[in-house]
Amino acid sequence: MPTPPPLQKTEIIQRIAMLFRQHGYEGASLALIAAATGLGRSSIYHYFPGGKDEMVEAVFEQTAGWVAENILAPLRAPGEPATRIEQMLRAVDALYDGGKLNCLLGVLALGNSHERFQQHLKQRFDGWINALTRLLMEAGIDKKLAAERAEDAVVRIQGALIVARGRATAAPFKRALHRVKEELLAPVG
Amino acid sequence: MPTPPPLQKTEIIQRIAMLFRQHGYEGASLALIAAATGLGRSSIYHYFPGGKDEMVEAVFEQTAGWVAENILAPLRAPGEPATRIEQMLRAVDALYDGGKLNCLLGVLALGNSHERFQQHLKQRFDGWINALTRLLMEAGIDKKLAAERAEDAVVRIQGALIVARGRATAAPFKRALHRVKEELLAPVG
DNA sequence: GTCTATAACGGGATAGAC
DNA sequence: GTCTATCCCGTTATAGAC
Repeated sequence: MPTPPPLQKTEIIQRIAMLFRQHGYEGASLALIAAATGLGRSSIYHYFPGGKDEMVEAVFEQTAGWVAENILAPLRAPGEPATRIEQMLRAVDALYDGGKLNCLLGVLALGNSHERFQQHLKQRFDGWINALTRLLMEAGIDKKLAAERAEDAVVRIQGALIVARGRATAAPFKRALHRVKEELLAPVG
Repeated sequence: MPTPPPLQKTEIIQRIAMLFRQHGYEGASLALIAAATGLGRSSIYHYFPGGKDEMVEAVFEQTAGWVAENILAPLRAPGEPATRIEQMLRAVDALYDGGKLNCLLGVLALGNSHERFQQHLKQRFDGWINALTRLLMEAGIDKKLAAERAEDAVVRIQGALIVARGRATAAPFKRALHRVKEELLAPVG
């Protein structure tokens, strides 16, 4: 029986992130984590002495890079606003696998441990909404309306993930992405 | 030390419901449940032999009545569509205490045990969305658009609860209720 | 028959010794 | 990195009290 090659820490964190998203904070048991990473229960504590809290921190740090590059960077880059929004939405679609995967932010926000990660959550939500707001202002929408539309977009995406899961169909998520695209740059009425 | 009067079963279920909403399914530990109800561990299993699963069932049953009366009934009653929507939104505002309380459906949908309650979740989401859809069709909106707007309303409410929790402010929820009212009966474009 | 107390089992998270 | 010990949790079984 050949020994599988040891995983890089980034790969370990990647797999743990999936477990948190699929099973929630308390649902991601050490048994699942051990199975998914090939590490022994105790070895896990060698990588993450702070336990599951530290794992969440690590996941936040690592995903921050992906989000910054694939979601926030297009919003800040030069180019047509509509094009940049479409780039963001493609990244969002990939991030949630077309509505089949949960959002870590949503899972943690509704979880019982949300206070522990409150500042991370606020930072991530605010960062996303603020980047969208700036893009809309750049497109000529006044500050207040831009901030509302930006928040609405994130609200819609988060809500669609829940409703998709509750109704057991990805359709609400797919449709939410279209509605977000339409609404963000809709003519000001 | 005066002994507190024994609780009615409906009151027990009410308090357990709060715990599930605030802490999630696995976060609502027996220790919390015992503290919140004043019952000992064994008494809890006397009332709910099936354990936490049966508690969730009981909560679903009990809240179904409140939801039917306060949220669904206005949608089905005679009267101006706009008025009936406002009645629903007032009930929603009360149900989530202005955005401070989680939705049990959302918590369970994102939890790791969502498969166990999948049929309950689907029933509740579909029931809500269908009642809204029928109201909109009654107001002259065609079936497809009505179904989309109805789903959008629920998506917005669920998403707003998450974003409100993530940003640590109830504002997104309050604003979502206004947007829902505007959008449901907006002129067809 | 209705409720409660006690103990115990299996599993999960974690700390410390090796 | 691993092994072991400890503590908490959900659950069950048994038995006792009103």
